[in-house]
Amino acid sequence: MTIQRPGAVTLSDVAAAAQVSRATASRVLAGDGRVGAGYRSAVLAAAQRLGYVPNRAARSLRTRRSGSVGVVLAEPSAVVFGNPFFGQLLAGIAQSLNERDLQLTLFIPQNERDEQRLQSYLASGHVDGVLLTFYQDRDPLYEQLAKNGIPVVVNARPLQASSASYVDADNEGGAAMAVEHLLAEGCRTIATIAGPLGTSAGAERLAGFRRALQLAGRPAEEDLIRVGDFTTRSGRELTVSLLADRPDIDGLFVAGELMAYGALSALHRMGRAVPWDVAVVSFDDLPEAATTDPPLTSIHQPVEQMGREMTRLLLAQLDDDDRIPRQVILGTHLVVRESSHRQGGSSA
Amino acid sequence: MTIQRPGAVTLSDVAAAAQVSRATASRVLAGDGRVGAGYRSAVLAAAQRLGYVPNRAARSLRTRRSGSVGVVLAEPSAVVFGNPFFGQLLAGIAQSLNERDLQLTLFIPQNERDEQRLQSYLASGHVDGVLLTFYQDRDPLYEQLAKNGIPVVVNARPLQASSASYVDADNEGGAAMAVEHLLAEGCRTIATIAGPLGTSAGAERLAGFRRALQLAGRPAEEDLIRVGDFTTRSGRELTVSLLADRPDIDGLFVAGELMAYGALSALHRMGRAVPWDVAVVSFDDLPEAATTDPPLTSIHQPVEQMGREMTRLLLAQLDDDDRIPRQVILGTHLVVRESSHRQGGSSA
DNA sequence: CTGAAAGCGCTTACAG
DNA sequence: CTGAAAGCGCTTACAG
Repeated sequence: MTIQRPGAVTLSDVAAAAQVSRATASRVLAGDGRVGAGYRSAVLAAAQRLGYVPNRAARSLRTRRSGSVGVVLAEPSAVVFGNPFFGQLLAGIAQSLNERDLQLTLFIPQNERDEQRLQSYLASGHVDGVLLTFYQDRDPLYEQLAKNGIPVVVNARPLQASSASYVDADNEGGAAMAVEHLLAEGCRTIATIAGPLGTSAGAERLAGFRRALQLAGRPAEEDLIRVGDFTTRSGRELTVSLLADRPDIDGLFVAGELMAYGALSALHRMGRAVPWDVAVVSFDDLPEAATTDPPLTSIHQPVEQMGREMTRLLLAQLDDDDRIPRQVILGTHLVVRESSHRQGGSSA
Repeated sequence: MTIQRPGAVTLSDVAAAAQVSRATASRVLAGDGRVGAGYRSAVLAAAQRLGYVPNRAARSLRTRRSGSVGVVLAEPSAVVFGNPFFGQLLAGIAQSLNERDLQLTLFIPQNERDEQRLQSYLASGHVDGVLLTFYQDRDPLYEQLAKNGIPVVVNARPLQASSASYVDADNEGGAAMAVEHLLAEGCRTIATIAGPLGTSAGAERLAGFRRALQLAGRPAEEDLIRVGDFTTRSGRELTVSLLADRPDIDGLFVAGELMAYGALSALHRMGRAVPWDVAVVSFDDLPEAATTDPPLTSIHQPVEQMGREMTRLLLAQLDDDDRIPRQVILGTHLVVRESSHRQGGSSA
């Protein structure tokens, strides 16, 4: 909300300068078409000249809209901030909100109590809508918001709440692409380290892995599948256990990039040359992917775009008062780097 | 700002229910002492029972305070979000703002134009104060805010703007501790990978490195110093170049944890056993430090606490209208793990 | 197309 | 200690 600093310019000042009523000035500034062209330009000029900035609090009080959107990071902070995903998403959201002159009000509930308070805070109309962000499913939060009639858009397919509006990447298709690529590179025994199956990213990327192998006529063997938790550590540990059980593995699809860093480190330690002994494909395509050793082949998902899309969906709901849930799935693509590309090289 | 949803409870409702005037109800709710005890409890009970939530927009319009604090992430998003530091800081800020019932309005300017717009936005009083967050020095942003009389607190010592209020970790002391520890472990040739010297963290940690060696009577040799950029990649590359020039290095202080990950990976690749051939101490002590291979000895800085402290400083300025700049330096401490501790083990 | 007027919900001098 | 009243800056029926 705007607080006028000493000597701030108000709508009345603009109206006076343009020699019109406040009503007319307001209409011009709101983009209302029904205003004479002469008045229009006079108001615009005056506003410009005086450096007029509307007072959000006053507008808000009158319109009963807050002009701000709540963004909730509903994930333990260690998870959120170890992973650049959330930051990129935030950046996309911030940019698109900004363009529409909406404020981004951030919430990072750290425990049950925080979530309770947040719940009632949001329910009492301090924000016009909510962008809900998480990995692990957070049904209670979503359900309560929805129950209170607050427009909400979620950053991933909720595993249970079926009627939510959400934006997600094509996890399944991306994973399938990763596997097809490994097959094309000649891999015969392809394993995967999946993400937690309680997340859409975890479940769907594993589904894509299975589907691609199925399609190739070689259904996945269960002992080639491990489930991690998206941390570097789990990537490292599961790679070790995977290779211990199945030394014949020559292709590895890791469903998250932090886990892939762990996998690379484990493979080095075990003396397996990447990509010659084991070809590796990751998911996320973070900026770091190009700088690992060797650089990681990865499935790119347009994270900033996902943030922008979430905003777009929410605003559509607000503007049109249209509560039909929408799901938007954004495409992914394969970025080939050295970790999977056996360009005629040989084992070390 | 609060927008009352249909049927929302207003102060008038509370006053009516408690059979007092709106003025009295307002005083009770604001914690104003000069109200009769009977009225007080009646108002409190009524507010509770009706589920009263104050309308922030109305309050704002009247008090000329926005009730929100702007948090600016003034760092290219790749940098911000590759590093958990900013996330933890945000979490600390969010929590303490929340306790004071202040809204956190987030800004992530992505280019010069964004910064310009942000500048005038903040200057027109949409927030009561600003928490400015960066690594690389951002004087222009700070200076302009300060010039406009907006209370600002910065998350690191600005290298040039001398009059800023800021919170920082004891970078120099922490770095010195790291070096003392390496000396105590018997290292004879200690090198460092510093952060960018245009950041307080970079410059001060290097100063601490020099100071500790000086104090031990063995001033730093210049070819044992490299300057990185806080990325994993630079850590890896500089470790390689360092060891190539000076194969006798047996102790390494890496001034940022992402760089330390790169250093570990490079040392593995070069066949140097950590800690026996080269002992490594890092800075930051992120949650990941305990899970690297081997686990990293690191200087812990209380990041969430820093966020809370920034908020505290800003609020003090707002409440007391006291513009005396304050600097708060929070202590760091050494967390010893295997990367530096030669517990009678031997080289692989 | 334009303006006079009401009113959003709150806080705070002011008077008693 | 308490209340009646004014007013923060804006938008929007309403009347013309």
